Amino acid sequence: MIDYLVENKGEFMIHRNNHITRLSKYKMVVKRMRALGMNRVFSENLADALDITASQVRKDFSVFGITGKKKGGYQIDELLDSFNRLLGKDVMRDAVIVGYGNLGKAMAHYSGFEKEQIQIRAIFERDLEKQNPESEVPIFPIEAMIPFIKEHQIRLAILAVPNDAAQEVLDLLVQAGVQGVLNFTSIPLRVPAHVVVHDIDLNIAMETLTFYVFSGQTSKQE
Amino acid sequence: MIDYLVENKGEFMIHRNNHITRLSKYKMVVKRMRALGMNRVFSENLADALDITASQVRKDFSVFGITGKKKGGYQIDELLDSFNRLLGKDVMRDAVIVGYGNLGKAMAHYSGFEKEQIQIRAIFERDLEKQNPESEVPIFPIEAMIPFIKEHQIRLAILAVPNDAAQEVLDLLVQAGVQGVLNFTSIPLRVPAHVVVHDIDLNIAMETLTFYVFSGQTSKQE
DNA sequence: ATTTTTATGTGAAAAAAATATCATAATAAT
DNA sequence: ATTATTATGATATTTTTTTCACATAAAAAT
Repeated sequence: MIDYLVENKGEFMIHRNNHITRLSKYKMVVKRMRALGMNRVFSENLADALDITASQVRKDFSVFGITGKKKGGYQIDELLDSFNRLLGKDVMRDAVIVGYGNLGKAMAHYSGFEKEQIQIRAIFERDLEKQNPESEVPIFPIEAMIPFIKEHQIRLAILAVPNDAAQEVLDLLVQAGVQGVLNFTSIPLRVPAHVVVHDIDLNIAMETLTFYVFSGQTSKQE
Repeated sequence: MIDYLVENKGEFMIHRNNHITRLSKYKMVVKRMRALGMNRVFSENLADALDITASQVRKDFSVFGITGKKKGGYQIDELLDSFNRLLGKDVMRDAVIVGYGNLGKAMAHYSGFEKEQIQIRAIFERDLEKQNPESEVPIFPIEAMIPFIKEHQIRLAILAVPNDAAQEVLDLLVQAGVQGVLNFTSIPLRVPAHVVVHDIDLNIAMETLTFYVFSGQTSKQE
């Protein structure tokens, strides 16, 4: 699980994102229920779908100020409004990708983003051969990064550069004004308190898997 | 997040996988220290590197039966041995990829795996055009999946198919004997108790980011 | 209209995870 | 050799997260 270093009242505190993650999952399930023509959902439904307890669901909702109707469950339309409000998805969010290797390319073409209102505005890549300012999503040299981010007021970036360039590029991103980074490198990155880094470390993921698969220990499935 | 049932002192206890993730991070940091010519490390070093407390580090080590020397810290060579033993990286691990879209392709070419002793043996893809049994890592039709996995006794799989095929394909993988799955789909998947699924959901990752970046919310939700 | 059923919402309790404390052993200093 | 320092390792404490339990409101049944 990912920790966030978040500033609060001038102090730094580690912050778990469990309930934010669950919020995102609730949203996904509820959207699917709506697609099935349903217009309400019970805490027990979400509990079943996500393998958690109904208490957990209601507690989360309570924390986020989401209310339902005693006996009647939660109205799906209202729920989705709340989710979108809480998760900040009322408007399209612009993002850039740095590094156009395998992962950068996959992210650039990832179909899941647009309907979630994440829009990739530009890609920055050091390798001349990969640059292409004319493509649908333009691929610029790294030097163009800071001006572009400043001009378009980009706040989100996907970091998919080689490990040894990670901190250096991240510093540039932060300098340009980026406040949230999806990090595919496997370096412990340093950022100022107002910047959030979400790590996706494929090696750690595979190692965690092999730990359980090959150590002979069993996973718990609720 | 996935819970794991782990044996400790003869008893089974439920465990979050936080400490396994940290173990993998410790390993990464320690490897870098070794590359710098160091041969020992203190809990305070690891605490600094990972933004956690030294107590946390020592508690983790204690849980995993890793010991150091009072005052002298931990020997890096011994530590790495322990990490490799615990994380099951003594031998090469075979894996397959299902789905050769953008993500599947990125995973197939991800350079980090090989040095971590994860070997991609085959890719399975429904689309005829993408199939290519002659390429370095062969790309077979889905129908070939179960026999291949059985024959090569593959235990790890990377699931990068479209959402609506996820559960169906996963069932085939499990049927064939796969015990650990790196899941890139955004469906809550069902697996038998002996199978471990590690979810990497890019939408959730982006949503979590936007929550912190755009909500301006920096404190606890209470 | 009254009773029964049922799902929410919340404070209390339990469980899990992280952190603090400190005795102890190993090292360094005198 | 003796004393002072320092980092581990075990235990205690605190904090965080999850679950329980039940009063309450809404709906359904009688």
